[in-house]
Amino acid sequence: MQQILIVEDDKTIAESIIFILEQDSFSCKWFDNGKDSIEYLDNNNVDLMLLDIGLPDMSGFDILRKVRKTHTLPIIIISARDDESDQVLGLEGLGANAYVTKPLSPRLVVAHVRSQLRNNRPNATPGDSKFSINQAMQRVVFNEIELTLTPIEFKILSHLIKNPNRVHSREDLMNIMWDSPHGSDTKTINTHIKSIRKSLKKIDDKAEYIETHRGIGYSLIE
Amino acid sequence: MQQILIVEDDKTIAESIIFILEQDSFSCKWFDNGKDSIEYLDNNNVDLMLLDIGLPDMSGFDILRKVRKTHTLPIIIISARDDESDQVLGLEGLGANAYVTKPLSPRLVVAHVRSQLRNNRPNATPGDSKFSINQAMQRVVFNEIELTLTPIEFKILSHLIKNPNRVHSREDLMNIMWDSPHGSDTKTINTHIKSIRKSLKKIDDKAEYIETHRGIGYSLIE
DNA sequence: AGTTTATGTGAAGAATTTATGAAGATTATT
DNA sequence: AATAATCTTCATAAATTCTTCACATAAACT
Repeated sequence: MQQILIVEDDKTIAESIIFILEQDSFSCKWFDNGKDSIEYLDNNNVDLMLLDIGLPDMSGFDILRKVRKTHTLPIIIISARDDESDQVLGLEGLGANAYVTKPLSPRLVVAHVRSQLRNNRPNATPGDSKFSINQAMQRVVFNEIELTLTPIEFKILSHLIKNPNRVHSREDLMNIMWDSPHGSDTKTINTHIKSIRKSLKKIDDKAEYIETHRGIGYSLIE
Repeated sequence: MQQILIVEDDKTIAESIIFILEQDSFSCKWFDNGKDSIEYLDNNNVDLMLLDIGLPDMSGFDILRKVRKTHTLPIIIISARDDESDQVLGLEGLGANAYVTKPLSPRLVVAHVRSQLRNNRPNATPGDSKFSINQAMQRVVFNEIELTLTPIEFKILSHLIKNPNRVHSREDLMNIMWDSPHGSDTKTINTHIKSIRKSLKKIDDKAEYIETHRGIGYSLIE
């Protein structure tokens, strides 16, 4: 699931955006100040940032400047001012990807988010992947061969295939497995991963597709 | 030089955009109708399309639909209407990348063009630093090469990269490593730094990127 | 120069995390 | 209710990572 970071000091606005985004099955994290946002961004997987320019603690432009030093994720600016020079500065000078003005239309925000996330992944050709997903049949095809997986194994592996080359924490994978919170130990993931690896190994003995990231989680390598 | 295709039936508007874009050393090609534009697009290298929605021969949305079947280039919609549902349709439904409304600010158009062309490079390394952080994979990229680091090494190095040219005390670095207070000797930092240096040296033998500040701590030089 | 202090270096072993196989618990199927 | 399939837990093995230590080296001070 894709992570959106929202930096917005107006709680009402933030909540309405989050409401719509979550309906569209994005996962949201909200902060009302720049400092916490940057700290979160530095330590978590975030796919896109929605950034309000008018914050109490630091200017949105300063945040933008700081974030762009180390991150390449798409950033959409939210601003109360539709001042042209602000837009030019944000887009051209500081590396924002889009600019929406208040009053916000939540649908439009979602449209921008989708647009950015779509364009950010040019690897959307499932043809060259060794994996493909048969959602209807709940099957994963690996090197032309159909894998026999249990329901949970299918959920985990198909999620890894849809989001390759990035680490998924055990907590995240637990949330994939169970819609509602489930009180089982995250170590169960180890066993499921082992089982998936075993299935993959039957078909391709050499390669190691699921990588372990010690202390963090697992990732699937394309 | 990057090629911009402009699809706009109003000659005055087209010319003003072209004027500004050419000043910014983009190369422009202009058509006032959809048919010719698509034909040109199919037979030439175009880096970005500026598309007016209100054309005489066919709707800009139809062009968009048609182009998106075979092309992935960034498309910026120009529209006289700032109707929200048009924007949502264009961005989300039909795969446009940005939406600007008339009356046009040429500077803003250029800002959008630059923004799109910048972000279209998926491997854009932020800034001009030799380092960048692949948060999704918990890896540091140094001179285009991914470093294999242990969790603590990653935490330390990515913190140094985010705050370069500044001395970090061993105490500070300890706090980076461990969320909760941890009773180990600050000398362990020495060993971690050594290990990080070793990893960097494998890639760039000559230079010394992490500097020691006797009695104080370490810093990363950009 | 000689002494003191701080850091570099390599290696050992402590601590932590993950892999593995099997047993127990849970859920679905017949 | 019995059976089968699946999921979770557990114990132990294996692997990796972290810390410490001993000594070498380098810088700062008298």
